[in-house]
Amino acid sequence: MSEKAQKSTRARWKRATSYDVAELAGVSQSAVSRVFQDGASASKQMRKRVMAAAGKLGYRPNAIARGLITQRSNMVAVIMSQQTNLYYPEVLVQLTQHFSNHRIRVLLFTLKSEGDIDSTLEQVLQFRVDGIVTAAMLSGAQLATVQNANIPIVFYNRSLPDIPSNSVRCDQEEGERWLVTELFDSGHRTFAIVSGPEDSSVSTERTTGALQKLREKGVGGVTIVTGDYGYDSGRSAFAGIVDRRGGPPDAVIAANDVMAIGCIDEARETYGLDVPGDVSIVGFDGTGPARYAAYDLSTVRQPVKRMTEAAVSMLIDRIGNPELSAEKRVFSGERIRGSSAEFAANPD
Amino acid sequence: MSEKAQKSTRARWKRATSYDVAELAGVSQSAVSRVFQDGASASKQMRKRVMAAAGKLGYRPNAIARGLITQRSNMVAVIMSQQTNLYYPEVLVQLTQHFSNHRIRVLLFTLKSEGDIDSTLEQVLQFRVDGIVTAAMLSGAQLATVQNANIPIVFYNRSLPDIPSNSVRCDQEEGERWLVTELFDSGHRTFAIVSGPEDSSVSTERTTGALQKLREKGVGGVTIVTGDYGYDSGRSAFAGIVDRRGGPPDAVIAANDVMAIGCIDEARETYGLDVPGDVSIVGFDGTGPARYAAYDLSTVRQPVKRMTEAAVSMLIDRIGNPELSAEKRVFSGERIRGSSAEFAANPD
DNA sequence: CGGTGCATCGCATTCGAATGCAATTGCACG
DNA sequence: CGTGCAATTGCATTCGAATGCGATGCACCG
Repeated sequence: MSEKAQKSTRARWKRATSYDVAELAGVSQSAVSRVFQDGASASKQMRKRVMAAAGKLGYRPNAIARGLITQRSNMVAVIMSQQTNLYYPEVLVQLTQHFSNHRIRVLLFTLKSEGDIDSTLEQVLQFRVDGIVTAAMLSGAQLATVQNANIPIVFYNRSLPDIPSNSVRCDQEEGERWLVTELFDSGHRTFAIVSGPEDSSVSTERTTGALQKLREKGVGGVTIVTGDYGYDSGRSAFAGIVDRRGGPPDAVIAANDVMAIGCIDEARETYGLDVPGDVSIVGFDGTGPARYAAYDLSTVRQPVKRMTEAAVSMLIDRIGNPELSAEKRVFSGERIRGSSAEFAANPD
Repeated sequence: MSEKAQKSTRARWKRATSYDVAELAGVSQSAVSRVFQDGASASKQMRKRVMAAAGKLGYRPNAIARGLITQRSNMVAVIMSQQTNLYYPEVLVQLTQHFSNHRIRVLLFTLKSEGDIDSTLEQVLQFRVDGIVTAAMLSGAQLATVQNANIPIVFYNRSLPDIPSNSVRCDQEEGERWLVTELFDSGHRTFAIVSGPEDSSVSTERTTGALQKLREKGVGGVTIVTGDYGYDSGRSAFAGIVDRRGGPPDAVIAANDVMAIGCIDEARETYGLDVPGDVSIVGFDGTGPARYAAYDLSTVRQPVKRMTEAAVSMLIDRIGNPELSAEKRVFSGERIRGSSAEFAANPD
């Protein structure tokens, strides 16, 4: 009674510990500890007594203290650039849920800028996370820091060439090559590319893939404009392209869906063009808006569910066994033939 | 030299502790501890010696151990329903960044279902977070559990009536009332509502607000269809409305932008209707796609930046001073007159 | 030169739970 | 009833850093 009163009135109230529970139950602290563990041995009646006392005190094990002694925090860090989360909110949700199935929690780190990585990484290491999933690029030195600290890390949608490291990604280049092939084979001959920000490795890969195939097909004179992955930048990019070329190209390849949509709107609204009649426009990602009837993008969808599953299981495997050698998993994107581009008939 | 070798070859390698640094630097552990704190007193030369030793060993303070002794984990929990993150990825990013400015990390919890809350909450409490921001509804008992544990909590976009608790939200009802007023005043007389999932408190508020104003205006016979906040459900909701009424109403009020877009596409594509000529459609949220030219929604935008700032500062204030009394902050949404609905001319 | 005050540093303890080892108990079996 | 084995339980220690207190050193002042 008086205890309850203290609870509610006192400013500083100490949470119940395993010792408190032990005392109330008349057993040792070890016993309490064991009752709250999975594999530990404790008799039925012991469990009952301890649980009763724990219930009375509102006790719950302190994950911080547990982490200290077991050397396992049961937390992983997920590092995301702002972009990543805005365009694939599912990635974060799925990662979190998959980890949660393994009783692992996600500590989230978002980057204001790329320069932010060093200080972010410092924080990550201080929190003694059991592992890291990063959707931001790390330098070789930064990766070395992490590896020296003996923390398993998996790269999401990027990977360091020539450095053994774990990664899960969607084959951006392959996807772009397919888009270009379809466009070329259905008669498009003049092209423009709307790339993403220069520091985006994903954008670089996509542009590279597209240019590769264009060169292979013997297409030159490709106009390249830089965007920031946003809608407005898509619109102004299209305007910039028309401006530079003195007219629209046969096809515009945007580095993501949102910019592709921006291009379409600009083409239709500002230039009165028909899409895909006058100009074909393709995107990348296969995120929600790509399906909207007004756009119905031809694009490449990233298999987010499988990719996140892969990332989670790769990381968990390496938390359990740090000796596992590095592995890179590459997924093909799903090819989506929408109506924003004139493609040859589906060869089925 | 041989140490480095051990580092890379040995499977289990112990990370450097403050004792290791102390030993190498020839000082006490306390000294090391103080060097790595903000306000602690340590001489210049001491700092130099310790930092040198720390650098050599790759030492960094263990946030877990620190959290145990200081009773501050420097982590807050953010609880989100899956929906929330998918439609406002910015919320999470902004919360994380604002917290990060206060050297606080975000531990993320996403809910598979609403029933998941109890077990989630249990986890949250075990991790001894310093505070909680929840974008999911809690029952009175659940809130009591949190408050008994003495953990400050702020509700995001929801609040418990009649229970003193902290919340930050956008005035959904006010927003809907404005939309209805505009629609009514510009001549719309028959209405349909596409609500969100039944367990979404946000949807409930929006529907309530709309119905309130409709009743006030003397409008009856409102068709209400339930959706799941997704694009497809918007499309089928519109079909359902036409089906039930035997034709389109003057206006459709969707509980969010995505469903509004679904309605527009269905109206145009399947029924060949003109929007807003034949039917006006409004949404809510003001998320990215609302601006796309093909839709240009009339909607209410949530001031996410200010709301997240408010949530973060409210929580931090209460972490610093748990005695602060409860506070509810309500923000008006930004009224956006797009072209998806025929509104009377802007009265400027 | 002695006294006063401040900055700095080390010792020892503390946070809360996990766990190796030893002690105890319980139970089955001969 | 004694013996043996296994399941429980308790004791003592450990994880890594923070901090109150006392000790030391130094500067400055009268």
